[in-house]
Amino acid sequence: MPQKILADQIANELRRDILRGKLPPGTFVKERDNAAELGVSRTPMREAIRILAKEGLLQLRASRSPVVTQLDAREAADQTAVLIALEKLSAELACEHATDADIDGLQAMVDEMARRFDRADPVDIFEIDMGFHTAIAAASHNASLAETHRSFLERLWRARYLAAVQRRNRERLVSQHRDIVEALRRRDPEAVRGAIEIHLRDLAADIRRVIERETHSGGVNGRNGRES
Amino acid sequence: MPQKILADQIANELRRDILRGKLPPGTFVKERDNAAELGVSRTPMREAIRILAKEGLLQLRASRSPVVTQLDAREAADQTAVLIALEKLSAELACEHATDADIDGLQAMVDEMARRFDRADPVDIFEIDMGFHTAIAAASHNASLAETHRSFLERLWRARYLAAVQRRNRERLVSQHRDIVEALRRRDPEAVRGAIEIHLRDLAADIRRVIERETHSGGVNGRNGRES
DNA sequence: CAACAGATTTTGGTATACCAAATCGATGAT
DNA sequence: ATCATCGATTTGGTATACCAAAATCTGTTG
Repeated sequence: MPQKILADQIANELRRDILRGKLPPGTFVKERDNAAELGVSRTPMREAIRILAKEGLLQLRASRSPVVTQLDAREAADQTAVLIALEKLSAELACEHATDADIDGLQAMVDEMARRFDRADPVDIFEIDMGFHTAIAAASHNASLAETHRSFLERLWRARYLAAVQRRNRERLVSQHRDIVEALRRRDPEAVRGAIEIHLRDLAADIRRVIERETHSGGVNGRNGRES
Repeated sequence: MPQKILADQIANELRRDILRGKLPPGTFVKERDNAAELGVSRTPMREAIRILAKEGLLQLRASRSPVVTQLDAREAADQTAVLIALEKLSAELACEHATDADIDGLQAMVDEMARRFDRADPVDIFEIDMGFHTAIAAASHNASLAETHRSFLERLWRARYLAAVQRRNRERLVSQHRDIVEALRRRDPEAVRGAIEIHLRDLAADIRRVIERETHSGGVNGRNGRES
């Protein structure tokens, strides 16, 4: 059987385009046109669209083309609140279930970020950051939790990305990560929850800033329909 | 346009069959056969399968028929842990954002359950219970949270259902619900988190019991493939 | 009798064709 | 000039046919 991909492949490509901003919010994603453009049939394109809709990146409207979701300040705040709760739970469970290797791995990410944080590309730093948070969820050894956490992290990817590339004080980032790992190493649930809380509250503030900026400048392009 | 349904309709039907136990864990869901059986084409059946797979009710395997997920004790415990965290967050946020009408609505559900709990059908009680927990999530006024919470509640539907119909002491259920609403009315986040914690810990224990029972009696029907 | 090779069957993946609803625009009546 | 109506077009939904990979069955061979 064809290694079972195409739809996922298309979904990945579209997701990347959306998150990177190539397909800005409000863009119509017509399954017919897009499929033709990529040289595939409507079937896998259709499935890809459903995948992204489930992830919240596209909105399906009856009898209208799917549209790239406009990130809304309120919604992002809501999602961030859930993300924080999930990550606090992850860290708490990690205190109990993480292996020493898990914690060493987290430590290594922190060290790598510290080592490179003054000369590396913002995107690299961002990706290490993403890996760090994913690893915390993984360290909970709760598959459902890790999966759900990943889903929220992905949904906030674009806002986080925009927030990260302009982040002013990376020292804060590193030190906060260090605090988290340290509390984790002490297996102190309360401390680690607190550290996560502090860290992600800052993230939430950054995200809020980014969205307000994008909303104001880019305008509420709710009506225009550039083709996808 | 056809009011946009069939696939969802099929998904709903399959979901119902799975949760009610008509399609027990391990059952193969062949898209070809099932589609023919329902008199529809493979296309909507395919989409329905994807929907249920996303919800965790079906497992997709490369080049093999999708199979009804076997609820695994570990996995259910993991999911319950997440559910508890989400509901505690819901209740906490509800302290801040719930309207008085929201709380009155919750109170009404508790009262209704109390009024009927000694003569109503277990299934009715169960459905009121489901509504109660859904309403708590809704009272958070955080759409993402409510949606995610609903997803986990659904995934645990079958286990919760089996636990509910044999629940021994319903008084406990009512009194715990009452505690939750009361704390909510006082807008006391700590108290409400505690009340939720107590209530759902009991639920977790019930679920564990049910799964152990099902796993032991029903056997690990991992190999057999009754058609769907 | 066991093990391997090839054919056959079964599976999901993809492409394509057709349908119906909904939208949008043109045209004609008032 | 305006508004209503009708039709062409665009949309997604569905059915069907075909394809390739994987699993399975089978017959042969060591």
